[in-house]
Amino acid sequence: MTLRVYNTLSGEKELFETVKPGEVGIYLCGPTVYKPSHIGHAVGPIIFDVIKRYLTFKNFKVTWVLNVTDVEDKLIAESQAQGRDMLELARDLERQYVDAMAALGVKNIDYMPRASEHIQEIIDHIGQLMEKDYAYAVDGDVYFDVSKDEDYGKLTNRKADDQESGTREGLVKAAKRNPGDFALWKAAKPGEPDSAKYKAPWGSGRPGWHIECSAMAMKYLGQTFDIHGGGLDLKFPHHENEIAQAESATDQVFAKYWLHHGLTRFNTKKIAKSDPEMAKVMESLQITNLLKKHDPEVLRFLILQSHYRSPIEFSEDVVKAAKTGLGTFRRLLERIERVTNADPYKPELQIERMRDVEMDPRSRSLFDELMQSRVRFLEELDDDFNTAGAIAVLFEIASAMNKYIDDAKLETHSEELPRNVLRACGGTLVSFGNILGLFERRPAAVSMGDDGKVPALLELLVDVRKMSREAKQYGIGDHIRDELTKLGITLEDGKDGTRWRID
RNA sequence: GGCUGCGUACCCAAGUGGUUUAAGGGGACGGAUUGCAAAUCCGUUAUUCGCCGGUUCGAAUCCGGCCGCAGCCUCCA
Repeated sequence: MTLRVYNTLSGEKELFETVKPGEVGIYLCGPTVYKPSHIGHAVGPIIFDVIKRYLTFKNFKVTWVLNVTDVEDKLIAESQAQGRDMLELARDLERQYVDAMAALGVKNIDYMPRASEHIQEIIDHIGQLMEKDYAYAVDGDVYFDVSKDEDYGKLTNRKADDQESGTREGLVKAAKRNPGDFALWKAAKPGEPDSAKYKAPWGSGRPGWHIECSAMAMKYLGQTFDIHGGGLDLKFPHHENEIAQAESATDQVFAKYWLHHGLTRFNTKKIAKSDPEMAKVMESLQITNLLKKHDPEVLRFLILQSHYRSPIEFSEDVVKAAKTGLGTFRRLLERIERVTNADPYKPELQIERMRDVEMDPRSRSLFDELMQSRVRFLEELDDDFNTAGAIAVLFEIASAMNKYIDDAKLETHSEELPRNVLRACGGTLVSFGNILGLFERRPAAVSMGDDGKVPALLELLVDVRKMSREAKQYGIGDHIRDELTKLGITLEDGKDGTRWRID
């Protein structure tokens, strides 16, 4: 099985071949920490987290870098508006971001370099470009000369001359040699905080955004590495400029594969802070607020249910549908636990290992189906990380297992063999989910602000219901159940007693 | 104006030349099960992939035109 990835550079799916055998270097553009992150900021980290998990599963040694931009014009403006120290504000927002990502199951980032801590590397990088005459300084600013870079624009297929002149004209500084030249270094201006001023050979100031990324990417991953990712709104100018800087400085290929993920939308529009309409709903789209309302695994599941290159239309309805869908797996895992008496979240048995075990026809047929699903699941991920297709396979697996439990009547009487088959199937389901960062742990019980009394009270109600039902007093039992449903508590009468579920 | 994409059922969403006379999820409806529910299982819900034309033995998938939507060209995941 071979992995193919869509490379923005070629516009095609390409066979994935690493720069160094067995190793993969990944750089993903992270946040500029000047405002709280919104749900759209989670898409990149989640899909790249899956990419890393999958490549690791395929036995690659993966190094994943995600940067934090903490020296930037907007951050300066925001800190001044709030009257807070710039770096203090940046650290605060960074912590929120990291916590939110951790909650969403993004835990495999190897390096999170901050721009503010890589000024020397950035200055060296600019120095190289000046030495090779790709860059020039004017009044303390340093610009990259796009006319010197012959293949400038190769990522997004554009020529600086063809771009709309109207929007740009007002911003063009007379000092620039070409309108498309971009800043590598910005001279400090009066009134800017000291924490945004760094000494450089061409004067005090701060780095441009683009150079931060190429400098840090090369520091941690080398001059040439495998995958560079980001939102597709970063293709131009950010990634185009990164390529120009890095390849002009080193004469080597910068990143081999460029992966761009789709943007999250709300009401068909990209979620962006600068959009005035969006600003009104921004608070509800902030990750920290969404995490207060929704299970993080549901949000992750929702994001992975579409292909990473597609846009995601975010709404409460979509979250609800994702929650219901994920619930299917959670109930199945609970069911497996009841039948097998083993913790399904710690899978130690896999279906492949049951190959030579003698089985009844029903078990054999489930085994066969799962072995086929296994192949399809991996094929989906090999096809440009098609997580949506992979999840579809998981649903089919879940359905087959539920049917098996039903048909073999495992809940009322179960023998050793079917229990082991089920345990192995559950193990496979969970380990596949784990590749997507799902089913990693038992869903947290919904907190009702109690001190353990709610479960006890529910047990009491269940008990009362049981007594009334045994006396054929169904009205009482139904009343209890109906009223609990209104509170978001579901009662299920099974053969082995009544179970309750909150929310 | 230049450059990218996208348009698949009631909703979300895979699939980009034959293995698909279109996965999967949500919803709705019918059946099994249940005292009734819930959960689970079975079935139904696109002869059709924005529209029109072309290429091909064969197209949702390729080409052209049109319509609609989004992204970039200024900071943005």
